Amino acid sequence: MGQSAGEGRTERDEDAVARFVENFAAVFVDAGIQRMPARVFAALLSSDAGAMSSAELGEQLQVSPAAVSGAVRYLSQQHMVSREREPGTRRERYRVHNNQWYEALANRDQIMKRWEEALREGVSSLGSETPAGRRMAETQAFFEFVGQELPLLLERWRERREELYGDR
Amino acid sequence: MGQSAGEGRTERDEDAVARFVENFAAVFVDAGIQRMPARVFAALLSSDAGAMSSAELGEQLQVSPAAVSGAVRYLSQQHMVSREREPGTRRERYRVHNNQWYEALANRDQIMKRWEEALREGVSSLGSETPAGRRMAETQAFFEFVGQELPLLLERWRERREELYGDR
DNA sequence: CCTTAACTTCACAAATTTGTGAAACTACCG
DNA sequence: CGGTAGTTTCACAAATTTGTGAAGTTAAGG
Repeated sequence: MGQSAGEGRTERDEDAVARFVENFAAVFVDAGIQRMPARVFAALLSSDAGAMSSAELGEQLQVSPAAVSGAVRYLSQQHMVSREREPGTRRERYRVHNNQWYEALANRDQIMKRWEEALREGVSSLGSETPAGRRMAETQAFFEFVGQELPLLLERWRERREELYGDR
Repeated sequence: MGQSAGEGRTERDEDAVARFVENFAAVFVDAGIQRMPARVFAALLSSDAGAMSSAELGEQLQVSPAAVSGAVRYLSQQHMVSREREPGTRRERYRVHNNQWYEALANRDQIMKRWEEALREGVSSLGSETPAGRRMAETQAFFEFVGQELPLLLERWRERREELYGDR
């Protein structure tokens, strides 16, 4: 399947990329992320520069500046993109950090904390001597365990990554 | 804070438990799970038996049998609860498996596969020699890595759990 | 300072999701 | 076999979520 009809002004198969963006966004959506942030993120991830301006995003995804604004706000709260000013202009660029976005994805410190807190409250509501309380305490222990292990796992990944790709 | 007003026919502080159920469900909802499955799951988790009938769930959560049915279908597809027939009756019970639901949560084989597939397609759409393609290939490698490591991590948890709680 | 490019906020219309009641199944029990 | 307890399916109304246009805000450049 070659380049789609058109002016052929780029080397990228823009149609294929656009299809990928929607596809990848759908996976995010199934993972519980809203559609627009998912699309914006997928677009950034598949851009060669790893960064795009608000206008470029709106253009490529065919959405309003308002939608881009909202999506970007969400993504930067999640530490999945960072925003940077193009020096000497009012234009902002949104960037996906090459080797850190998926760590953010896996890390999710906040989320972990909320689970642990909810479980702790559960144990105390149920009473730690009841069957339900014991089950919940065990679940809590599991979350603590994962919370300890995840950073180690990420550390191992960094080493592996170093081997595979060098420092770049 | 003691038992709420009422007949005091149980030892559980039902109000506190109810509050916990809604709270815990909210954490699930934020993690991208629909409200009703989340509530049903939280109710099961906080029941002493670790299992409830459809009627009990409907009663406790104040929802229709239809809602319970839908929630339970979803949860069992996700392997988070299993259904069992009470022998000699048409009544079904839904059970949360003490030490396996969170493994199901962490496992997520299906999900992993979808991410990997989407990323693979991304690399081929973008071309593995482009900057975007390389970034995506690296992400793919990360997911593969996690896919390998997660089962090992769970294995370690099982050992740890054994130490802490015995085989039960 | 004033103009204006760029981003953000807000109220609202459209689209989607959710839970319900009622009807349709299913399979025990007599 | 028929009655019925229990579950599932389905069409729909209500609630929620989503993206938009337009107005509001911010700060660069004259």
